[in-house]
Amino acid sequence: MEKQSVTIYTVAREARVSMATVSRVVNGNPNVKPATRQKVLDVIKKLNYRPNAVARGLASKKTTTVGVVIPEITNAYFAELAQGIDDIATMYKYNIVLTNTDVGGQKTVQVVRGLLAKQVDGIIYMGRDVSDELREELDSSTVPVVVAGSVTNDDKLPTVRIDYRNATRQAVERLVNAIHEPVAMVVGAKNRKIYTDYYLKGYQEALKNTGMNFDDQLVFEANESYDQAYKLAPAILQCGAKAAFVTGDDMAAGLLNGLTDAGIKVPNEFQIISGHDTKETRLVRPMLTSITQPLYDIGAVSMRLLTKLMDKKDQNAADESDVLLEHGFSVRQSTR
Amino acid sequence: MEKQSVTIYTVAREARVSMATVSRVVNGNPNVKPATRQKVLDVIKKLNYRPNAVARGLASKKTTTVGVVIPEITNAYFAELAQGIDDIATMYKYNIVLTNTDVGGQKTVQVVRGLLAKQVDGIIYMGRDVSDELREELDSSTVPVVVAGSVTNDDKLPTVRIDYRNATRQAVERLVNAIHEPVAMVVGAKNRKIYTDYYLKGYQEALKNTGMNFDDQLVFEANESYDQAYKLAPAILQCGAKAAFVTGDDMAAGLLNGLTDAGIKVPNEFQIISGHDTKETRLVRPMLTSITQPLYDIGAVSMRLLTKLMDKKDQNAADESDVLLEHGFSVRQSTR
DNA sequence: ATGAAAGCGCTAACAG
DNA sequence: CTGTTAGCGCTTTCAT
Repeated sequence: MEKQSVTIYTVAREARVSMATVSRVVNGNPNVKPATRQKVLDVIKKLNYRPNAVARGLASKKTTTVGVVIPEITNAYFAELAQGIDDIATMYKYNIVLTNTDVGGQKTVQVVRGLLAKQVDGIIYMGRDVSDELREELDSSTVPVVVAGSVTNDDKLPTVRIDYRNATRQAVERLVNAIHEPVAMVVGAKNRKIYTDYYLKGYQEALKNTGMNFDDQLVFEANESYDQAYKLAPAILQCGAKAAFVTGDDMAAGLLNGLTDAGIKVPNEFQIISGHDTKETRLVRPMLTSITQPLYDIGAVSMRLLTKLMDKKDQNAADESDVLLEHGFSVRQSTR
Repeated sequence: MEKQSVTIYTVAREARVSMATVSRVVNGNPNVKPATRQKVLDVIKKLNYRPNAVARGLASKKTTTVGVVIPEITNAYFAELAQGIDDIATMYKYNIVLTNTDVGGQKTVQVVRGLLAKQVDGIIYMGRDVSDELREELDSSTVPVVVAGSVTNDDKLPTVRIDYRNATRQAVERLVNAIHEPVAMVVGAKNRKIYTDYYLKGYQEALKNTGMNFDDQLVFEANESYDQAYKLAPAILQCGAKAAFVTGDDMAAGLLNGLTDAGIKVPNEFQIISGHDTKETRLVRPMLTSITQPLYDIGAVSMRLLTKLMDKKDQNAADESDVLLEHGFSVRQSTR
């Protein structure tokens, strides 16, 4: 009956040593005579002993677990970032628990609260802007947080990303220079910091540099959704734009297909540059020209930064609080 | 300094009650006088007390956490299943921790071991076949496991899925009946139970029913990969097939694009039916005709089943050990 | 190099 | 309705 009831005490008794010694062996503490170590190891194997991570966490106040919060698991962008996070976490012996907050973001506070209750040692946040409630939650804990592949309205949070403003500017400039006609921009939502301080700024700079006028009517919101972007196609056409920079790939694919299905030829009649460089850019036809991002690296660097933050030693690691990775462009078929 | 050092004891003292009472309030135990409850609640708020899930888990031997193991987080199929799992888990107050095993699957044992060490109350497994090592791990624990959206070589594991054999048969029959020419099949790997007992059987049945001959040369492996399927296009053409049933959407998209880029017109010169019905089927052009699966429901039902298994009361819940959900077909543009 | 003992923060009988 | 008392399984000083 009593399955898995073999504890550190069982092992200790069987090996005729103290719990402390077993603990040392399990944790690789060098202060154990080789013979003793071997004896304990044998018993562990024989009894099939598995340390209980919960008990360990309670006693040591460390769980070697980091929480990763993702807004939508079905979005390839986050999935690709998660890959980098995962690898580095494994490398540093951290377990990761991925949690999904769902599009709306109301669940975000709950999710983070849950992570904190579980005593994670750190958090990688890929969510939307930080609500007051969430900030309060974060403030009342000492767990380090790093933002990966985004920026939030919370400047105190260390961040790993590309230079969104610059990338946006370059993308839009390319488009304007290619067609000398109005260029639209499609973003997830306008009420986020990443829009107001990065996408919008970059867009306006590009317009200014190329002698175009800014018109708010040319900026569309599609809630990161394929379907919404798809439906936006007529409106975007209507506004006179002959090209668009789209911040996310789901939306870019939606717009592309919406235009194509409406009989518009991309790139001849309309050009698109996408922003995320996930595999979706290569799935659709014509393939999407895109800003290239080192997605895997962004995840990896975030996690690495987090490990430093968790080893308080590197408290100055917090200085690297806004890491910018290089971006580029991959010209595919949605531009000429 | 001492942030977050407010424990149940702190609250108890401040509220002038015992720890037990605080515990009762926190856990919604009705045996507390309303006045007392309110007093405790006030202190909790004032002190911003957060129960420590680790301590709770140790004391109660339940973590209200279930582990979800995914082979590749970047695969939309799993992401969509995860959504259903997540919702039901939330509904039943379970936390879920998603873990990625990475394509190869060698990490699987590690991942499951980690989950078990964390004392999860249950596991939803979406992985590949169960290795001996993994089975041993599972056997030595009492944690219930349910397989979602797949089948494994472990018959003892309860499973929620569609009828793969039948769906495959129908898909292949459609194809054969439409063209009366050889129909290929593209699968992830041939050495898995889901292939030998389901896809292959269904394929062979369809062939038999339509009077075609089985030829192993017409079955291709693409390791669930877009790129591999893309590269397979010439070989598939070469073997004389004029249509293919592809078990996964990534592969189907790869094949489709591979063919298209090779100048083959889909569906006029070659037809494709895909098997997963993720959003990718609608991303590509022509859109992929596909078996439809209630992805969300598969996830949801799996999780529901797991909750029953975790409440030992429903021990007979294990009887529903192979739940089949209805599938269908969505005819899009890759077939005529 | 090893052991004894005191918790980690909470739940769960058991009393009352 | 409320408090007391044991632990849960492990880590961690502090001795030895």
